[in-house]
Amino acid sequence: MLDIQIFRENPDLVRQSLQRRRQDISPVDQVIDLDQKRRALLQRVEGLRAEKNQASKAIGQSQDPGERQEKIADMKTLGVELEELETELKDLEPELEALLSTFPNLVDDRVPEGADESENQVMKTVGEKPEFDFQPQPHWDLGPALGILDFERGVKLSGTRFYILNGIGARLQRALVSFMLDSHTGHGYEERYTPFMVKEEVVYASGQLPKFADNLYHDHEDDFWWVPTAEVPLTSLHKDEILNEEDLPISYTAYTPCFRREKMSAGREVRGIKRGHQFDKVEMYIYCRPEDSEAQFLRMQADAERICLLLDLPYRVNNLCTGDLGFAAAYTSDIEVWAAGCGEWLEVSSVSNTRDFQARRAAIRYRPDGGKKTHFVHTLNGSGLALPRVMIAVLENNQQKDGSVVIPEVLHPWMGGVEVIEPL
RNA sequence: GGAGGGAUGGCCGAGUGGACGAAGGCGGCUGUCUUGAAAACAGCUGUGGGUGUUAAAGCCCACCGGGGGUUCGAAUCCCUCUCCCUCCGCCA
Repeated sequence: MLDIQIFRENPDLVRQSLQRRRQDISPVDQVIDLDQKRRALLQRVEGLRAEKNQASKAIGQSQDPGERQEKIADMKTLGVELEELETELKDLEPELEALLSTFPNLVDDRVPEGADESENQVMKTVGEKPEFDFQPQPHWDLGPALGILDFERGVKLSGTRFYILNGIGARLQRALVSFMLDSHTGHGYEERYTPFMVKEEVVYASGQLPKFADNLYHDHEDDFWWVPTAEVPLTSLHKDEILNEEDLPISYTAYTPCFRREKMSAGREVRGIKRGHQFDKVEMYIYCRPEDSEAQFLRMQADAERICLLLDLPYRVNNLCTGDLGFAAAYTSDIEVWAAGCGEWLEVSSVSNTRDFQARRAAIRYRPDGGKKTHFVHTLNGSGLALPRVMIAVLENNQQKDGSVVIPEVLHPWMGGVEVIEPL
Protein backbone atom coordinates (compact mmCIF):
# COMPACT_ATOMS: atom_id res chain seq x y z
CA MET A 1 0.00 0.00 0.00
CA LEU A 2 1.29 3.40 -0.94
CA ASP A 3 1.09 6.29 1.50
CA ILE A 4 -1.84 8.52 0.54
CA GLN A 5 0.43 11.41 1.46
CA ILE A 6 2.49 10.77 -1.68
CA PHE A 7 -0.58 11.32 -3.83
CA ARG A 8 -1.23 14.63 -2.07
CA GLU A 9 2.29 15.95 -2.09
CA ASN A 10 4.07 14.35 -5.02
CA PRO A 11 1.74 12.46 -7.36
CA ASP A 12 4.33 12.58 -10.15
CA LEU A 13 6.38 10.12 -8.17
CA VAL A 14 3.57 7.60 -8.49
CA ARG A 15 2.96 8.39 -12.16
CA GLN A 16 6.63 7.94 -13.04
CA SER A 17 6.79 4.67 -11.18
CA LEU A 18 3.68 3.36 -12.95
CA GLN A 19 5.07 4.41 -16.31
CA ARG A 20 8.29 2.57 -15.62
CA ARG A 21 6.23 -0.51 -14.84
CA ARG A 22 4.39 0.03 -18.12
CA GLN A 23 1.09 0.61 -16.38
CA ASP A 24 -1.79 3.03 -16.77
CA ILE A 25 -1.41 6.25 -14.79
CA SER A 26 -5.02 7.43 -14.85
CA PRO A 27 -5.90 5.86 -11.47
CA VAL A 28 -3.59 8.43 -9.86
CA ASP A 29 -6.04 11.22 -10.60
CA GLN A 30 -8.92 9.09 -9.39
CA VAL A 31 -7.18 8.67 -6.06
CA ILE A 32 -6.52 12.40 -5.74
CA ASP A 33 -10.12 13.14 -6.57
CA LEU A 34 -11.55 10.60 -4.12
CA ASP A 35 -9.18 11.72 -1.41
CA GLN A 36 -10.26 15.33 -1.75
CA LYS A 37 -13.90 14.34 -1.61
CA ARG A 38 -13.28 12.17 1.38
CA ARG A 39 -11.48 14.83 3.34
CA ALA A 40 -14.10 17.48 2.62
CA LEU A 41 -16.81 15.10 3.72
CA LEU A 42 -14.89 14.02 6.77
CA GLN A 43 -14.55 17.57 7.95
CA ARG A 44 -18.27 18.18 7.67
CA VAL A 45 -19.09 14.93 9.43
CA GLU A 46 -16.66 15.62 12.25
CA GLY A 47 -17.99 19.16 12.66
CA LEU A 48 -21.51 17.84 13.04
CA ARG A 49 -20.37 15.14 15.41
CA ALA A 50 -18.61 17.70 17.57
CA GLU A 51 -21.79 19.77 17.68
CA LYS A 52 -23.85 16.72 18.57
CA ASN A 53 -21.46 15.60 21.30
CA GLN A 54 -21.55 19.03 22.89
CA ALA A 55 -25.33 19.26 22.79
CA SER A 56 -25.79 15.76 24.18
CA LYS A 57 -23.54 16.61 27.07
CA ALA A 58 -25.58 19.75 27.76
CA ILE A 59 -28.80 17.71 27.72
CA GLY A 60 -27.37 15.39 30.31
CA GLN A 61 -26.47 18.27 32.58
CA SER A 62 -29.59 20.32 32.05
CA GLN A 63 -32.23 20.39 34.82
CA ASP A 64 -34.92 22.24 32.88
CA PRO A 65 -37.27 19.73 31.18
CA GLY A 66 -38.48 22.26 28.59
CA GLU A 67 -34.96 23.13 27.55
CA ARG A 68 -34.10 19.45 27.35
CA GLN A 69 -37.03 18.71 25.02
CA GLU A 70 -36.08 21.60 22.78
CA LYS A 71 -32.47 20.47 22.49
CA ILE A 72 -33.44 16.86 21.89
CA ALA A 73 -35.65 17.99 19.02
CA ASP A 74 -32.75 19.99 17.56
CA MET A 75 -30.47 17.03 17.77
CA LYS A 76 -32.98 14.82 16.04
CA THR A 77 -32.89 17.01 12.94
CA LEU A 78 -29.13 17.25 13.10
CA GLY A 79 -29.01 13.48 13.41
CA VAL A 80 -30.78 13.05 10.10
CA GLU A 81 -28.30 15.25 8.27
CA LEU A 82 -25.36 13.57 9.97
CA GLU A 83 -26.60 10.15 9.06
CA GLU A 84 -26.78 11.02 5.39
CA LEU A 85 -23.25 12.35 5.33
CA GLU A 86 -21.95 9.39 7.29
CA THR A 87 -23.48 6.99 4.81
CA GLU A 88 -21.82 8.90 2.01
CA LEU A 89 -18.49 8.71 3.81
CA LYS A 90 -18.89 5.02 4.52
CA ASP A 91 -19.29 4.40 0.81
CA LEU A 92 -16.38 6.59 -0.16
CA GLU A 93 -13.77 5.22 2.22
CA PRO A 94 -13.74 1.60 1.03
CA GLU A 95 -13.81 2.87 -2.54
CA LEU A 96 -10.64 4.86 -1.98
CA GLU A 97 -9.06 2.03 -0.02
CA ALA A 98 -9.87 -0.46 -2.75
CA LEU A 99 -8.40 1.76 -5.43
CA LEU A 100 -5.29 2.52 -3.42
CA SER A 101 -4.72 -1.18 -2.78
CA THR A 102 -4.32 -1.84 -6.50
CA PHE A 103 -1.22 0.37 -6.83
CA PRO A 104 2.07 -1.51 -7.00
CA ASN A 105 5.02 -0.39 -4.93
CA LEU A 106 7.16 2.52 -6.10
CA VAL A 107 10.02 1.29 -8.26
CA ASP A 108 13.53 1.98 -6.99
CA ASP A 109 15.75 4.16 -9.20
CA ARG A 110 18.26 1.35 -9.65
CA VAL A 111 15.75 -0.97 -11.30
CA PRO A 112 16.65 -1.25 -14.99
CA GLU A 113 14.09 -0.42 -17.67
CA GLY A 114 12.57 -3.36 -19.45
CA ALA A 115 9.35 -4.88 -20.70
CA ASP A 116 9.76 -8.42 -19.45
CA GLU A 117 12.17 -10.94 -17.98
CA SER A 118 14.32 -10.98 -21.12
CA GLU A 119 15.55 -7.51 -20.11
CA ASN A 120 16.63 -8.40 -16.60
CA GLN A 121 20.25 -7.48 -15.91
CA VAL A 122 22.75 -10.19 -15.09
CA MET A 123 24.76 -8.80 -12.17
CA LYS A 124 27.18 -11.65 -11.67
CA THR A 125 27.76 -15.28 -12.49
CA VAL A 126 29.36 -17.58 -9.94
CA GLY A 127 30.85 -21.04 -10.45
CA GLU A 128 31.57 -23.06 -13.56
CA LYS A 129 29.02 -25.04 -15.53
CA PRO A 130 29.89 -28.72 -15.21
CA GLU A 131 31.47 -30.42 -18.25
CA PHE A 132 30.44 -33.90 -19.32
CA ASP A 133 32.02 -36.41 -21.68
CA PHE A 134 28.54 -37.73 -22.41
CA GLN A 135 25.15 -36.22 -23.15
CA PRO A 136 23.67 -35.18 -19.76
CA GLN A 137 20.03 -36.13 -19.33
CA PRO A 138 17.23 -33.83 -18.29
CA HIS A 139 15.65 -34.69 -14.95
CA TRP A 140 12.42 -35.88 -16.54
CA ASP A 141 14.41 -38.77 -18.01
CA LEU A 142 16.91 -39.10 -15.20
CA GLY A 143 14.37 -39.14 -12.35
CA PRO A 144 12.18 -41.97 -13.67
CA ALA A 145 15.29 -43.94 -14.65
CA LEU A 146 16.51 -43.68 -11.06
CA GLY A 147 13.08 -44.69 -9.80
CA ILE A 148 12.76 -41.56 -7.70
CA LEU A 149 10.33 -39.59 -9.84
CA ASP A 150 6.89 -40.85 -10.89
CA PHE A 151 4.92 -38.58 -13.21
CA GLU A 152 2.20 -41.08 -14.20
CA ARG A 153 0.95 -41.62 -10.67
CA GLY A 154 1.11 -37.89 -9.93
CA VAL A 155 -1.21 -37.33 -12.87
CA LYS A 156 -3.41 -40.19 -11.72
CA LEU A 157 -3.89 -38.58 -8.32
CA SER A 158 -4.11 -34.92 -9.20
CA GLY A 159 -3.72 -34.32 -12.91
CA THR A 160 -1.09 -32.50 -14.90
CA ARG A 161 1.74 -30.70 -13.10
CA PHE A 162 1.76 -33.14 -10.17
CA TYR A 163 4.28 -35.87 -9.46
CA ILE A 164 5.37 -38.34 -6.80
CA LEU A 165 8.84 -38.47 -5.29
CA ASN A 166 9.87 -42.00 -4.40
CA GLY A 167 12.20 -43.27 -1.73
CA ILE A 168 15.60 -41.64 -1.95
CA GLY A 169 14.12 -38.86 -4.10
CA ALA A 170 11.71 -37.88 -1.35
CA ARG A 171 14.54 -38.17 1.12
CA LEU A 172 16.76 -35.93 -0.99
CA GLN A 173 14.16 -33.22 -0.94
CA ARG A 174 13.74 -33.62 2.82
CA ALA A 175 17.53 -33.40 3.20
CA LEU A 176 17.59 -30.20 1.18
CA VAL A 177 14.86 -28.69 3.36
CA SER A 178 16.71 -29.56 6.55
CA PHE A 179 20.01 -28.36 5.17
CA MET A 180 18.56 -25.01 4.15
CA LEU A 181 16.70 -24.45 7.41
CA ASP A 182 19.78 -25.32 9.45
CA SER A 183 21.91 -23.01 7.34
CA HIS A 184 19.54 -20.08 7.88
CA THR A 185 18.95 -20.69 11.58
CA GLY A 186 22.73 -20.75 11.88
CA HIS A 187 22.82 -17.27 10.40
CA GLY A 188 20.36 -15.56 12.69
CA TYR A 189 17.01 -16.57 11.28
CA GLU A 190 14.41 -17.96 13.65
CA GLU A 191 12.49 -20.92 12.32
CA ARG A 192 8.71 -20.77 12.15
CA TYR A 193 6.18 -23.39 11.21
CA THR A 194 3.04 -21.65 10.01
CA PRO A 195 -0.48 -22.42 8.79
CA PHE A 196 -0.70 -23.24 5.09
CA MET A 197 -4.28 -22.01 4.90
CA VAL A 198 -4.91 -18.43 5.92
CA LYS A 199 -7.56 -15.74 6.03
CA GLU A 200 -8.20 -13.35 3.20
CA GLU A 201 -6.82 -10.37 5.13
CA VAL A 202 -3.52 -12.21 5.51
CA VAL A 203 -3.17 -12.68 1.76
CA TYR A 204 -4.15 -9.05 1.29
CA ALA A 205 -1.48 -7.88 3.75
CA SER A 206 1.39 -9.24 1.69
CA GLY A 207 -0.10 -7.94 -1.56
CA GLN A 208 -1.31 -11.08 -3.41
CA LEU A 209 -4.91 -9.94 -2.97
CA PRO A 210 -6.99 -8.40 -4.38
CA LYS A 211 -5.10 -8.29 -7.69
CA PHE A 212 -3.82 -11.83 -8.03
CA ALA A 213 -6.71 -13.92 -6.77
CA ASP A 214 -6.76 -16.01 -9.93
CA ASN A 215 -3.35 -17.49 -9.14
CA LEU A 216 -4.44 -18.66 -5.69
CA TYR A 217 -6.38 -21.63 -4.39
CA HIS A 218 -9.37 -20.70 -2.31
CA ASP A 219 -11.66 -22.83 -0.19
CA HIS A 220 -15.14 -21.41 -0.61
CA GLU A 221 -16.75 -23.35 2.19
CA ASP A 222 -14.60 -21.93 4.98
CA ASP A 223 -13.06 -19.02 3.08
CA PHE A 224 -9.46 -20.16 3.50
CA TRP A 225 -6.70 -19.25 1.08
CA TRP A 226 -3.84 -21.69 0.43
CA VAL A 227 -0.50 -19.99 0.78
CA PRO A 228 1.36 -19.40 -2.51
CA THR A 229 4.56 -18.75 -0.53
CA ALA A 230 5.63 -18.58 3.12
CA GLU A 231 6.04 -14.86 2.57
CA VAL A 232 2.28 -14.62 3.13
CA PRO A 233 2.09 -16.03 6.67
CA LEU A 234 5.47 -14.54 7.61
CA THR A 235 4.29 -11.04 6.72
CA SER A 236 1.24 -11.32 8.93
CA LEU A 237 3.08 -12.84 11.89
CA HIS A 238 3.40 -9.29 13.22
CA LYS A 239 0.29 -7.84 11.63
CA ASP A 240 -1.27 -5.05 13.71
CA GLU A 241 1.70 -4.96 16.06
CA ILE A 242 3.96 -2.20 17.29
CA LEU A 243 7.46 -3.62 17.60
CA ASN A 244 10.28 -2.43 19.84
CA GLU A 245 13.22 -0.90 18.04
CA GLU A 246 15.62 -2.95 20.11
CA ASP A 247 14.08 -6.15 18.74
CA LEU A 248 14.81 -5.20 15.12
CA PRO A 249 15.82 -6.65 12.81
CA ILE A 250 13.61 -9.72 13.23
CA SER A 251 14.58 -12.53 10.87
CA TYR A 252 12.54 -15.63 10.14
CA THR A 253 12.92 -18.71 8.06
CA ALA A 254 10.12 -21.12 7.33
CA TYR A 255 9.53 -24.22 5.31
CA THR A 256 6.13 -24.42 3.63
CA PRO A 257 4.55 -25.98 0.61
CA CYS A 258 3.36 -23.39 -1.92
CA PHE A 259 0.15 -23.67 -3.91
CA ARG A 260 -0.35 -21.85 -7.19
CA ARG A 261 -2.91 -22.21 -9.93
CA GLU A 262 -0.40 -21.15 -12.61
CA LYS A 263 -3.27 -20.05 -14.80
CA MET A 264 -1.13 -17.34 -16.32
CA SER A 265 1.41 -19.87 -17.55
CA ALA A 266 -1.03 -22.54 -18.69
CA GLY A 267 0.64 -24.76 -21.26
CA ARG A 268 4.10 -23.37 -20.55
CA GLU A 269 6.84 -25.54 -19.13
CA VAL A 270 4.65 -28.54 -18.44
CA ARG A 271 7.56 -30.95 -18.73
CA GLY A 272 9.32 -32.10 -15.58
CA ILE A 273 9.03 -30.64 -12.10
CA LYS A 274 10.06 -27.07 -12.88
CA ARG A 275 6.59 -25.61 -12.52
CA GLY A 276 3.85 -27.32 -10.53
CA HIS A 277 0.69 -26.41 -8.68
CA GLN A 278 2.34 -27.50 -5.47
CA PHE A 279 5.98 -27.12 -4.55
CA ASP A 280 8.07 -26.81 -1.43
CA LYS A 281 10.15 -23.84 -0.46
CA VAL A 282 12.27 -22.54 2.37
CA GLU A 283 11.68 -18.84 2.79
CA MET A 284 13.49 -16.01 4.57
CA TYR A 285 11.75 -12.93 5.90
CA ILE A 286 13.08 -9.83 7.68
CA TYR A 287 11.46 -6.93 9.52
CA CYS A 288 13.82 -4.01 10.05
CA ARG A 289 14.19 -0.26 10.47
CA PRO A 290 13.89 1.68 7.20
CA GLU A 291 17.52 2.78 7.37
CA ASP A 292 18.65 -0.85 7.57
CA SER A 293 16.67 -2.41 4.75
CA GLU A 294 19.37 -1.95 2.12
CA ALA A 295 21.94 -3.75 4.28
CA GLN A 296 19.41 -6.44 5.17
CA PHE A 297 18.70 -6.97 1.49
CA LEU A 298 22.38 -7.67 0.82
CA ARG A 299 22.50 -9.97 3.83
CA MET A 300 19.50 -11.95 2.63
CA GLN A 301 20.84 -12.25 -0.88
CA ALA A 302 24.15 -13.54 0.50
CA ASP A 303 22.25 -16.08 2.62
CA ALA A 304 20.42 -17.35 -0.47
CA GLU A 305 23.63 -17.48 -2.49
CA ARG A 306 25.35 -19.44 0.26
CA ILE A 307 22.96 -22.33 -0.33
CA CYS A 308 23.99 -22.46 -3.99
CA LEU A 309 27.67 -22.26 -3.07
CA LEU A 310 27.44 -25.04 -0.50
CA LEU A 311 25.58 -27.26 -2.95
CA ASP A 312 28.19 -26.35 -5.56
CA LEU A 313 25.57 -25.17 -8.04
CA PRO A 314 26.68 -22.60 -10.63
CA TYR A 315 24.40 -19.59 -10.37
CA ARG A 316 23.85 -16.07 -11.56
CA VAL A 317 22.20 -13.10 -9.94
CA ASN A 318 19.80 -10.93 -11.92
CA ASN A 319 18.55 -7.45 -11.22
CA LEU A 320 14.89 -7.61 -12.21
CA CYS A 321 13.78 -4.99 -14.72
CA THR A 322 10.71 -2.80 -14.28
CA GLY A 323 8.51 -5.03 -16.38
CA ASP A 324 9.31 -8.18 -14.40
CA LEU A 325 9.27 -6.61 -10.93
CA GLY A 326 6.66 -7.92 -8.53
CA PHE A 327 3.72 -5.92 -7.25
CA ALA A 328 4.98 -5.42 -3.69
CA ALA A 329 8.68 -5.04 -4.47
CA ALA A 330 10.70 -1.84 -4.81
CA TYR A 331 13.57 -3.88 -6.22
CA THR A 332 14.36 -7.55 -6.56
CA SER A 333 17.27 -9.86 -7.24
CA ASP A 334 16.64 -13.26 -8.73
CA ILE A 335 19.05 -16.13 -8.32
CA GLU A 336 19.14 -18.70 -11.08
CA VAL A 337 21.03 -21.98 -10.93
CA TRP A 338 22.36 -23.78 -13.95
CA ALA A 339 20.76 -27.13 -14.74
CA ALA A 340 23.00 -29.06 -17.08
CA GLY A 341 20.45 -31.62 -18.31
CA CYS A 342 17.73 -29.32 -19.56
CA GLY A 343 20.35 -26.66 -20.30
CA GLU A 344 18.54 -23.83 -18.53
CA TRP A 345 19.07 -21.24 -15.87
CA LEU A 346 16.37 -21.97 -13.30
CA GLU A 347 15.03 -19.32 -10.97
CA VAL A 348 15.41 -20.67 -7.46
CA SER A 349 15.21 -17.47 -5.45
CA SER A 350 13.76 -14.03 -5.56
CA VAL A 351 14.95 -11.57 -2.94
CA SER A 352 12.90 -8.40 -2.60
CA ASN A 353 12.85 -5.26 -0.53
CA THR A 354 9.22 -4.17 -0.21
CA ARG A 355 10.21 -1.27 2.04
CA ASP A 356 7.07 -0.16 3.92
CA PHE A 357 4.65 -1.45 1.28
CA GLN A 358 3.64 -4.65 3.06
CA ALA A 359 4.10 -3.09 6.49
CA ARG A 360 1.45 -0.51 5.62
CA ARG A 361 -1.00 -3.14 4.44
CA ALA A 362 -0.35 -5.27 7.50
CA ALA A 363 -0.03 -2.31 9.91
CA ILE A 364 3.36 -3.35 11.24
CA ARG A 365 5.08 -0.48 13.03
CA TYR A 366 7.84 0.14 15.49
CA ARG A 367 8.51 2.86 17.99
CA PRO A 368 11.99 4.37 17.80
CA ASP A 369 13.77 4.34 21.16
CA GLY A 370 12.66 7.33 23.18
CA GLY A 371 10.35 8.47 20.39
CA LYS A 372 6.63 8.99 20.63
CA LYS A 373 5.50 8.42 17.09
CA THR A 374 5.36 5.03 15.47
CA HIS A 375 6.88 4.31 12.06
CA PHE A 376 6.30 1.53 9.59
CA VAL A 377 9.01 -1.10 9.47
CA HIS A 378 10.56 -2.27 6.23
CA THR A 379 10.09 -5.88 5.24
CA LEU A 380 12.12 -8.11 2.96
CA ASN A 381 11.44 -11.57 1.65
CA GLY A 382 13.52 -14.07 -0.23
CA SER A 383 13.48 -17.70 -1.17
CA GLY A 384 16.15 -19.75 0.38
CA LEU A 385 15.48 -21.74 -1.83
CA ALA A 386 12.69 -23.25 -3.96
CA LEU A 387 12.96 -27.02 -3.80
CA PRO A 388 11.97 -28.58 -7.11
CA ARG A 389 14.40 -26.49 -9.14
CA VAL A 390 17.23 -27.11 -6.71
CA MET A 391 16.42 -30.80 -7.02
CA ILE A 392 16.59 -30.50 -10.79
CA ALA A 393 20.01 -28.85 -10.68
CA VAL A 394 21.39 -31.26 -8.08
CA LEU A 395 20.27 -34.27 -10.09
CA GLU A 396 21.26 -33.01 -13.52
CA ASN A 397 24.61 -31.49 -12.54
CA ASN A 398 25.79 -34.46 -10.50
CA GLN A 399 24.84 -37.21 -12.91
CA GLN A 400 27.42 -39.66 -14.14
CA LYS A 401 27.88 -41.59 -17.35
CA ASP A 402 26.29 -44.75 -15.89
CA GLY A 403 23.11 -42.80 -15.02
CA SER A 404 23.82 -42.58 -11.31
CA VAL A 405 23.75 -39.32 -9.36
CA VAL A 406 26.26 -38.30 -6.72
CA ILE A 407 24.70 -36.62 -3.65
CA PRO A 408 26.44 -33.37 -2.64
CA GLU A 409 28.52 -33.84 0.46
CA VAL A 410 26.75 -31.16 2.52
CA LEU A 411 23.59 -33.27 2.38
CA HIS A 412 25.16 -36.46 3.68
CA PRO A 413 24.15 -35.89 7.32
CA TRP A 414 20.50 -36.27 6.29
CA MET A 415 20.84 -39.00 3.68
CA GLY A 416 21.08 -42.02 5.93
CA GLY A 417 24.30 -43.22 4.39
CA VAL A 418 23.24 -42.89 0.76
CA GLU A 419 25.91 -41.06 -1.23
CA VAL A 420 25.02 -42.13 -4.73
CA ILE A 421 21.61 -42.76 -6.29
CA GLU A 422 21.89 -45.74 -8.58
CA PRO A 423 19.62 -46.31 -11.59
CA LEU A 424 17.02 -49.08 -11.38
C1' G B 1 -21.44 -30.64 16.07
C1' G B 2 -24.55 -29.65 21.10
C1' A B 3 -25.01 -26.79 26.00
C1' G B 4 -23.22 -22.87 28.96
C1' G B 5 -19.74 -18.72 30.25
C1' G B 6 -16.62 -14.90 28.52
C1' A B 7 -13.84 -10.77 25.37
C1' U B 8 -12.41 -3.48 28.61
C1' G B 9 -5.77 0.27 27.83
C1' G B 10 1.37 -2.98 27.84
C1' C B 11 -0.75 -6.51 31.89
C1' C B 12 -4.49 -7.41 35.91
C1' G B 13 -9.22 -5.58 36.79
C1' A B 14 -13.78 -2.06 37.92
C1' G B 15 -17.61 -0.09 35.32
C1' U B 16 -25.67 -1.92 33.35
C1' G B 17 -27.65 4.78 29.66
C1' G B 18 -24.94 11.29 30.39
C1' A B 19 -19.78 13.88 34.70
C1' C B 20 -16.04 7.40 30.85
C1' G B 21 -10.58 7.43 26.67
C1' A B 22 -12.56 4.80 30.67
C1' A B 23 -11.70 3.84 38.57
C1' G B 24 -7.92 1.10 41.07
C1' G B 25 -3.53 -1.82 40.89
C1' C B 26 0.93 -3.59 38.32
C1' G B 27 4.57 -2.38 34.85
C1' G B 28 7.12 1.78 32.24
C1' C B 29 8.99 6.98 31.96
C1' U B 30 10.21 11.77 34.40
C1' G B 31 11.06 14.63 38.75
C1' U B 32 11.98 15.36 44.27
C1' C B 33 14.86 13.09 48.09
C1' U B 34 19.90 10.16 48.09
C1' U B 35 27.18 9.86 47.44
C1' G B 36 24.54 6.02 44.35
C1' A B 37 20.62 2.58 44.51
C1' A B 38 16.23 1.04 46.91
C1' A B 39 12.03 2.95 49.38
C1' A B 40 8.70 7.02 49.66
C1' C B 41 6.22 11.07 47.30
C1' A B 42 4.52 13.86 42.80
C1' G B 43 3.58 14.04 37.62
C1' C B 44 3.28 11.56 33.01
C1' U B 45 2.24 7.02 30.47
C1' G B 46 -2.83 3.80 24.08
C1' U B 47 -3.83 3.97 18.58
C1' G B 48 -5.46 6.11 14.13
C1' G B 49 -7.41 10.29 11.47
C1' G B 50 -8.58 15.62 10.57
C1' U B 51 -7.01 20.65 11.41
C1' G B 52 -2.84 23.53 12.51
C1' U B 53 2.69 24.63 12.41
C1' U B 54 9.24 25.71 9.89
C1' A B 55 8.46 22.16 13.84
C1' A B 56 5.28 21.68 17.85
C1' A B 57 1.49 22.90 21.17
C1' G B 58 -3.55 23.25 20.79
C1' C B 59 -8.40 22.03 18.99
C1' C B 60 -11.71 18.28 16.85
C1' C B 61 -13.26 13.12 15.50
C1' A B 62 -13.08 7.81 16.04
C1' C B 63 -11.77 3.38 18.75
C1' C B 64 -13.85 -0.79 25.49
C1' G B 65 -13.22 -8.28 20.09
C1' G B 66 -15.68 -7.14 14.52
C1' G B 67 -20.20 -5.42 12.08
C1' G B 68 -25.20 -3.54 12.47
C1' G B 69 -29.31 -1.42 15.42
C1' U B 70 -32.11 1.43 19.50
C1' U B 71 -31.34 6.54 21.73
C1' C B 72 -30.57 13.57 21.86
C1' G B 73 -26.62 10.46 24.19
C1' A B 74 -23.97 3.40 24.37
C1' A B 75 -18.12 0.18 27.29
C1' U B 76 -23.21 -0.25 29.36
C1' C B 77 -29.51 -2.13 25.95
C1' C B 78 -30.78 -5.29 21.26
C1' C B 79 -29.20 -8.32 16.80
C1' U B 80 -25.25 -10.76 14.39
C1' C B 81 -20.31 -12.60 13.47
C1' U B 82 -15.46 -14.00 15.20
C1' C B 83 -12.35 -15.75 18.95
C1' C B 84 -11.38 -17.82 23.96
C1' C B 85 -12.86 -20.94 28.29
C1' U B 86 -15.84 -25.23 30.60
C1' C B 87 -18.74 -29.71 29.82
C1' C B 88 -20.62 -33.43 26.17
C1' G B 89 -19.81 -35.78 21.29
C1' C B 90 -16.10 -36.97 17.54
C1' C B 91 -11.09 -37.44 16.28
C1' A B 92 -4.58 -37.71 14.26
